[in-house]
Amino acid sequence: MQSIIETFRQIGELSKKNEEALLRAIKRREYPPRTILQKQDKISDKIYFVEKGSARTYYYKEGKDITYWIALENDFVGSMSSFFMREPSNKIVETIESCILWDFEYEKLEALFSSNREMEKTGRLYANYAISLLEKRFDHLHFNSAKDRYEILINRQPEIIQRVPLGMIASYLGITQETLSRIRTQV
Amino acid sequence: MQSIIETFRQIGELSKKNEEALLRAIKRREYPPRTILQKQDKISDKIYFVEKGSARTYYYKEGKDITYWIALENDFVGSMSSFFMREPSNKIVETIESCILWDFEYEKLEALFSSNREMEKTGRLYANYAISLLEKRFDHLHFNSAKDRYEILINRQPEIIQRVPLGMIASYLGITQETLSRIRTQV
DNA sequence: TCTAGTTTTTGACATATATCAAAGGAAGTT
DNA sequence: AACTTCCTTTGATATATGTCAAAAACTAGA
Repeated sequence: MQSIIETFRQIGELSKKNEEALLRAIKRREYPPRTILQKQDKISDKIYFVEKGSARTYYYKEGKDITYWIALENDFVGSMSSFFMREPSNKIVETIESCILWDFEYEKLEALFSSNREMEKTGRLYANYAISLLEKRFDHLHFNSAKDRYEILINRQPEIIQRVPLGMIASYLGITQETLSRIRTQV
Repeated sequence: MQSIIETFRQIGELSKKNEEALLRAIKRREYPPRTILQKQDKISDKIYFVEKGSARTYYYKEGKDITYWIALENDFVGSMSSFFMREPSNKIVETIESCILWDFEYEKLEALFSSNREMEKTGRLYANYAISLLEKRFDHLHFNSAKDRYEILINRQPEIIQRVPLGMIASYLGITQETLSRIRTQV
């Protein structure tokens, strides 16, 4: 079974027929590490589901590279605001490790949603689920210390430390690399 | 024209018939200031659209009142994670000023989405829009100074300062009331 | 195995923001 | 007008985290 289908099954129900239509609409591809998937200031035409590997979205603020999102297996990555709102992306998307990704093209995805009531509903439910994830992430950042945020992260995704450079994790958590390094040794 | 219909029109298109069905599904009610709309640890059965007044969601962390969301006119407020994911709410919802709100009940809203393809789509588009708002809010908190966050806020919603107590605004911005007070005098 | 490049750690110091405590101001009620 | 209560400001000090610079530890090619 494709892991992407498993993931969708957890959110909404799809008939066999719709699962097949979904798989026909998306493409499974391999990407080397550090491949740019989305440039800044362009409207995003694709979002990606990570089957294997890791990827991130990031931007530059005062010359510094700030990671907004890190996706490991079975998570989506992409410039979501740009993709859904059809506005230029303020973020860059790139692979971190070597990846197997499922590419979702905007036009194909919208066509799929439009073709079919059940797909449309799954899309809505998935968006609601994403809202709840973002709300939780915001809560973590909102009034927790750097150390607490780090501990929340390693409890959920302990392997992230081995797989993703420290600087990316630090800015993802909203702190500098030096601070994260210090926190890490004292834990 | 109802402001709520105007707002929906900006996101998705609704037929006259669907606009009427929507208005039949929701209730317009007045609430006094500081009315609790949602208790903590209960699954949320309603979200609210603010026609007039202001409302917020908040929670307690180490005894301190932390505001997560502040809604003025033409915005939604509610415990969204709880409402959509059907899990106990970690937040409390209350009016700040005296309000006119449109109540959206979970069962009625789902029934409306299910009854009708166009409504379902509007629901999906609205959720996508909410994702993009949350992403922007996260970006503001992520690597901006307290002062920058304050300035971003007053540029967008200058009237919030007159209408909402400083302590609520401070925790909404992720800072203490004392710090916000100092920032405010030096601007 | 050596070298060059990248990533992580460490050190000294600077700064933003928090904390605790108290004083001032508003606003509403009797 | 005086009294409460709530909200905001101010002051003194503490603390977490950032900044800049350099050293150390990895990594991967040649």
